[in-house]
Order: sequence, then C-alpha cells, then structure tokens
Amino acid sequence: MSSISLSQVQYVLALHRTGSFSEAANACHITQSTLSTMIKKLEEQIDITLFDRKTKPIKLTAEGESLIDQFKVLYYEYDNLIEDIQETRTEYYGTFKIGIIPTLAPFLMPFILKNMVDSHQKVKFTVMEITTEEILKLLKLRELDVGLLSTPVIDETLIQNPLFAEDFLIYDATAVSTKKRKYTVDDIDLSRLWLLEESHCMSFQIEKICHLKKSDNLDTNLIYKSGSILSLINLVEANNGLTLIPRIATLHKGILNSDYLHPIVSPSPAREVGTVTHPNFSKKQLLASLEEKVLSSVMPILRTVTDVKIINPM
Amino acid sequence: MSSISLSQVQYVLALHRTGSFSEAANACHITQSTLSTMIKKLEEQIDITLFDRKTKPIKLTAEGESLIDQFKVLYYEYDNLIEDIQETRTEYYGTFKIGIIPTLAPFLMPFILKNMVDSHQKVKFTVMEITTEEILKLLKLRELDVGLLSTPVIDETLIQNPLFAEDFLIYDATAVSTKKRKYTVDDIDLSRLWLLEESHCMSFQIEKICHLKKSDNLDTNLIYKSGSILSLINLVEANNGLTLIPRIATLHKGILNSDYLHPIVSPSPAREVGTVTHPNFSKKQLLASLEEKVLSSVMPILRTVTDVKIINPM
DNA sequence: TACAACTATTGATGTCATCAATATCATTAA
DNA sequence: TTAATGATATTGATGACATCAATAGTTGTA
Repeated sequence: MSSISLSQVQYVLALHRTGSFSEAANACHITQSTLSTMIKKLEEQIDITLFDRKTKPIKLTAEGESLIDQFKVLYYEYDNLIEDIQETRTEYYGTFKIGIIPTLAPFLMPFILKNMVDSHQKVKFTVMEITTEEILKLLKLRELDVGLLSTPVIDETLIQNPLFAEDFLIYDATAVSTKKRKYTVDDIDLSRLWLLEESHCMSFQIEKICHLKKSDNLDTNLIYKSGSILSLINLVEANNGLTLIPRIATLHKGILNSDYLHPIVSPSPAREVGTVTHPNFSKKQLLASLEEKVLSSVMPILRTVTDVKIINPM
Repeated sequence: MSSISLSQVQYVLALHRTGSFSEAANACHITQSTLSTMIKKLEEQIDITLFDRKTKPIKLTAEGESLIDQFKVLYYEYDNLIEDIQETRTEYYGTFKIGIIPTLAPFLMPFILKNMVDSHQKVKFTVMEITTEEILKLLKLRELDVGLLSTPVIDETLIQNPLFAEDFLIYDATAVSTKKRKYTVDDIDLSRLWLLEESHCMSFQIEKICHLKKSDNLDTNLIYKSGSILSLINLVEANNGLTLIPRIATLHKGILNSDYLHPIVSPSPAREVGTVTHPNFSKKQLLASLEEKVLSSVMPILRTVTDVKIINPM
C-alpha cells in the first residue's frame, strides 16, 4: 500500500461534506474527474470502499464511517502545521514593536536588545520610549506589539503579565551613606524632593509613597519637573536635592553616586513591572523571549524584600 | 506555498532524529540526494530554514525547534490513520472466530449468526462448539477471537465481559405442571437426575445446585452421561427422568414439553453468560456487534428474578 | 596536504496528479 | 417509451513531482 497524500485526505473530507463529486471538486478547485480518479485510487490503495455511490446524496459506507474521524484529525493537524509555519515566519522574519516607559528604557534596553537581535536575527525591532498612556493607546491600535511598563494597568481589553517587582531607593545628595542607618518613608525631606513630569506614572507613584496630593502646596523644588531619570539625578546632585530611584537604575553603574542611595524599609515601596499585549497578539515566542531576557537582566539586582508594598501606577 | 507532502514530513523527522542526511536517507529507504533535495525544497516552500547544516550532528534551527513538535503530531496522526485502516480492513474483511459452549450454541447461534453475517458481509465467520476449557486454550493461542460461555472463568490473562444471567428450570417428565406449585432445589429427585458429561461446566453447575459431590454414589441413572442438551431432554422424556435446563433453551420452541418445565424459587439458581477475549484482541467493533446481538436475542426470555444465586462454572 | 565522510547540485527518468473529452449511469419529464 | 438532463466513471495526453546516479563542493581528521 503506497502513501496516502494529504490531497487525497482533503478530497475525501470534501466529498463527505458535500455528498457530491462535482461539488467537492469545485470546493477543492479541481475537476470532477480528478476527484473521482483520486478517491477511487485511494479506495483501491487501502482496499476499502469509503463511499456508497448508490445513495443520493453520496454517503459513507460503514467502513468509511469508522475512518472519517481520523481523516478529519489528520487534516486538522495539517492545518495546525500550516498555521504554525505562518506564525513562525512572522515571528522570525517580521517586525516586533516594543513600547517602553522612559523610567525603564535606559536600564533595560541596552542589555536585552542585543540579546533579542542575536536570537532573532531576521526580526526587525522597533523600540519606542513613550509613556504608559501612549503605549496603551498604540497597543489597542495594533501599532505596538508589546508594552513594557509598570503594572497593573487599568484596562480589561489588554493582556498583562507581571514580571518582577522592584523597590524604590532614596537618592539624597546630602545624606552620605554610613550603611548603618535604616531609612523609612518618613525620612524623605519633602522640601528637597524632585519629581518627573506628571505624565510619567513613576511621578504618580512617588506622590503616593510620600502621601502627596496634586493640590498640595509644596516648596519651590517641585515646580521644576524633569522628563528623564538622568536629569532627575543630575538635578538632585546639583541642588542637594532628593528623589526616589527605582532599583533597576542601579543596573547602570556610573550614573549614580552609591553614597546617596538608601534602601527604604518598613515597608519598602515598590513598583511592579510587566508586559502588556493585545488579545489578538500572535507572536508568542517573541514575547516569551523578551520576557525571559528582561528577567535575566534584572535578576542580579532583585532583592528578596519581605515587607514590600506595591505602589500601583494609576 | 504548495502542499507539504507526508513524505517530506517523514524526511524532516528522520533527519531530526538521526542528525545526518545519509542516515536519515537510509532510514527512509531513499538516496541521500533525494533527502537533501526534498528537505531543501520544503524549506524553500515554507521560506523557513529548518536545519543548521553547520553543526555536527545536524541540529534544528530555532525556527525548526518551534515547528518540530507539530511535524511529529501530524505524522503521529498519519500513523494512527494507517492503523485505523488496517483495523477496519481486518474488521470488515477478515475472519472472526467464535468459540461457543454446546449448552448455548443451539439456542443462540441460529438467531445471531445471520444477523452478524448480514451486517458484516465481508467477514468470514467461523463458529466452533467446544467446551469452556478448550475455548480458553484456543483464545490464549490466538486461534479464537472470542469465547461465548458461562462466566466467570478463573483466568486473569483473559478479558471477560458478562452479558446476562439466566436461571435454571427443572425439566421433569413426571411432574405435569399445574402452574400452581412452586419448586425449590429440594424438589429435585436425585434418583432420576440426568447430567451432561463431566467436561461440560453446566454439569458441574448442576452438581453444585444439587449439592452433589463427584464421589457421591448415585443411582444408575447417573452412569450414562450425554454431550448435548437435546440428548438430555430426550433421555429425560424417554425414561421419566429429570434434569435442569437453562432458560435460554426456551428460545427454541418445540424441543421442550412446556408441561415438564418448572421454575425454581428461593433461590433461583442461575448461570452467567458472557464473552471472553484475549487482551490483544483488536476487532472491537465486531465484538461489540456480537455482544449486542446476543443480548437482543435473549431479551424476550430474560426474567427479572429477585432471589437469584449465580452458580459459577468452575 | 591528502583523504574520508558528508551534503549539495544537476540532469535523466520514472511516477503521479491533473485535465479535457467522452462514456456510462440514473433520474425525470414529455 | 424515449429524450433530456445531471451526475459519476473512464481514458489518454500532459504537466508536475519524486527519485536516482553521477558528480561537485565542503568539512574534519590524520
């Protein structure tokens, strides 16, 4: 018995479905005589008559009945393979658009982007540093594949996957670390506090940590707001100021004076970082790869902190 | 993208398994150049390079890794289809060997054999009337497909399926039925009792009903033993004798004088009838068909008897 | 550097799938 | 009862595909 072809499987299923040789042939975009010949050939190959031609519409024989489900299963799995192939091509040769918030980008992307490019050499990566609000908007428009941001976001239409929690550290230009003293939230001198501009959710998170409200009348330090963590750090250092720094910033040696860094305890305020995708997002393997690389990158600086309080970004 | 053939699927899996073009070709009984050409063709069709030829042994690319499982699934289902086809051919065109005990055969086979032949017109049926002991032996030798006998049998290596229980009736040539009197086991006049020869388990069952032992010294009636129920019935009638008849014998109108038939109560001794098959028996549909037809045949004479005592055949 | 083992390429050939044309069959209407 | 219609089966020609033999090219080892 020689090989059954997938075309023959397709023809059998079409005839079973339509109950007519001519209709099945049309459905398969071949001529009726081809269909007739190929089904007869299959029946001879396997030495089983699958269809009773005497009935109108054409029906399966008892033997055919006992085999048709497995014909269906086989073709179903062939369909799955074709889909997998399409998806693999898209994943390996298409584009992958990443949106990332500015308070993560400078510390994550230098490490993970090269890795991602190396392991997906035929994928074209596009990275956009934009705010959470803009990321969510572009995800919904399908103009981004994935957002890398502080979770959770309040949006039921998108799929979120939290990856890790990182605590905030006090960065204080006047408090030289002796490494003996433990800091709490109450040690934050609000008169010297610097924040990112309001569109950054980390700014909102810091306000929550410090029990601030938007209408609070603060000192003049808070009037000047910055758009990047690097500017924030420079401002703090130049003005004997103070801010809160996410621990991920410590990945980047050299931009922080480690003498000014102080962990907070009881509790340690923290933010959660994760990915957000559209429900119809299909490049699962690229997403998994990105998530794995993000986790690998932050692993060295993640601490097992027991008394953590996650501060939501919205 | 034109159709992927199952041969190509087979070649991919062989190369993945062996890590060598020449070994894979050997495994598939084709030349190395055919394998090389066909795998390259597939890779061009789907526009994905599946194998990294630089490694020794040859390994899948990352893309290949993400697809290989679905190639495996597809070929597995193709294998299943081939097996189903083989099994269907065997079931519909092969042989079905039935062993049945003589105390069942004359009452069951006339009804069910025609039915079985009608619904499996291409199957060659072989029916052997032999004792339980011989049926079990031939089942184990795979020279029988199924045994139809009194269950349970003491044999863990075979598969049993009990179908129904039938009670024994007294058949007494001297006790004309008035349909008023109820008989119990104690009404059995042992001096007139006739039995089948010892190799028939029904004989054993009757001895148990009557609390007989092999070494019991009975009257001269028991010295002459018969091999068929019909002979038994004739002996009883010709000699004013007595025996026990399974209810299934009442299916056959005309051989029994219904005046001599008496149900037994408190309790009604009964035997269980079922099928026995070898664990590797594969013609499941034929077996199910047989079992269904047996049950349909005995349904008219089966009684809902409440106080039943099953007498085991061994 | 030579050689062995392996994969890739190419042209010839056999096999298979398909089509167009036609034969055959079954059903329906006049 | 015959003719028409719709459907399936058959057949020969043709294009597509799978395969092989021969050879080119590559890689690793002694």
